[in-house]
Amino acid sequence: MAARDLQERIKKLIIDRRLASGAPLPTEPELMEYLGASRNSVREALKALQAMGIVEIRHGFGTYVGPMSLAPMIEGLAFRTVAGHYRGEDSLLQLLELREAVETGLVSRLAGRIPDADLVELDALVDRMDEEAARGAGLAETDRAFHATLYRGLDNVLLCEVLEAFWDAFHRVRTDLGGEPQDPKVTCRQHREILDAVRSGDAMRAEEAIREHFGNIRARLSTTAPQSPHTRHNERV
Amino acid sequence: MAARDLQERIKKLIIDRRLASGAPLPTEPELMEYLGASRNSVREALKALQAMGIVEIRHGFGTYVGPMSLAPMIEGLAFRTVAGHYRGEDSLLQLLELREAVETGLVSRLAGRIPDADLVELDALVDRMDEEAARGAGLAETDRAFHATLYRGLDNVLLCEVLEAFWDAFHRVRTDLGGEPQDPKVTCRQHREILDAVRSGDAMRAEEAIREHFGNIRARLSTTAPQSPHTRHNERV
DNA sequence: TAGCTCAGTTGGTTAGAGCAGCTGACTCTT
DNA sequence: AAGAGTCAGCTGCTCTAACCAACTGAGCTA
Repeated sequence: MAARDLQERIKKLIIDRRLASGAPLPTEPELMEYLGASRNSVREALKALQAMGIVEIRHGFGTYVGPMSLAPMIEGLAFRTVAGHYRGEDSLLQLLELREAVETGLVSRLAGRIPDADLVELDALVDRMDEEAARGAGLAETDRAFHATLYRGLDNVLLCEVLEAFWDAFHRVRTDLGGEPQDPKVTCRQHREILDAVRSGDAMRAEEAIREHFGNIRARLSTTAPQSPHTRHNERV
Repeated sequence: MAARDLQERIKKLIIDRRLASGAPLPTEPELMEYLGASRNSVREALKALQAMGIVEIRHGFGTYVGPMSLAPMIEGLAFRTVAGHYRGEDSLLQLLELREAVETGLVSRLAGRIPDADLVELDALVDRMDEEAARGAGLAETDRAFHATLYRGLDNVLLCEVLEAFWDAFHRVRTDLGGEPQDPKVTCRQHREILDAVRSGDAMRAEEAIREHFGNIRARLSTTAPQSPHTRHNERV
């Protein structure tokens, strides 16, 4: 009864004092007195809040208001997906489809509306992909940056963060599960097509480009991930 | 150092043993021995996992694998939005725009593809809205059900859950902040328009209907929520 | 002055005791 | 014999008290 309450009261404290991200919170002894609870209970509440990204704890330094990022959501999504995968569900495919559904919807609204500055940046990113593909390096980070920059034009920080969270969760799970990386050259060409499409302002073409891009990832996926429950997946691990 | 580790090890335990939602976890004493940590540390780890929805703790009963729902994400999003609002940001508006952006994108893909059974259900829901509006009752739950049923046709459980999570977060924050409810009759008419549009298979019309619906909510919002940072909001609280 | 050391602060971990909610078997009543 | 009440035992919850570990900053030393 008390534990849930403590979390709420600490959250209320943050709200009431209008504390911004990075602002210091009372120390554990201070919270003990303020909340009228033992150190142990206070710590459990803080741990829970930390897990939600509301609070940030630094050993020997203090407790602070967290960055309020969507990192915990990534964590949760990733775990849920991994757990589902190992139980034979096609959870990773669902996660990919989630991204595909949302991004195809957004990219069509975005076509032709991207600021010139972002277009320049996207060009540079695809060039970098080319270069990375040529020397056989991984292009995960650049891929991430491409998608992030692409949707920046939507002018909604929250939306961008959510999309990045989906990307992160997907990427983390895929690497955790040791999925095969896709062909860098194909990926590269598809990103250039997406960029060209949104630059031309052709919404349908942009949507199609995104769909093809995801189709490619999906194809790579189905070689490792089971499409139906309880499919064996020992063929090549 | 140990704490972060404990969480990971408990997660690993769930993965390795292929535990499904609702499956029982070892008791605290058992975990103490298995993890080689004190009761306190084990509990802190469990609390954190509980906050992420990975674990579910029932007093006097036991610890279980959680439902892996997106409830923690709702919690986090809601808090982030409330905190931002009180600090003068237009966080609630951003959350609404997130929903609008995603739903407009999805509804156009959905137009004309909704199973007949779902259409019947949607009809019934709008009828219920009518009835609720007539007798002056709140139609929040019905609104939620409408949106949930609408996107069910996308055939992606994860996606539906995410949309519901956004709805929940938005609704929770709006009621927490005491925002004015919108005009039931207008809301009702707009939902019927959305339904008619997707039934007719006209993607553009469906998109427009959704946009108008959200435009309505947005208008109600701007009477209470500040549109720009550090706007006073004492005029009518 | 530059660098080191050490005391004080903060969070991290452990230990042991007692409290509180739930279950199931036992007993008493009907 | 069947049902309701009781109690012992599990479970997680909270508290106290002590010590460990990371970081800061003042003071000492070279």
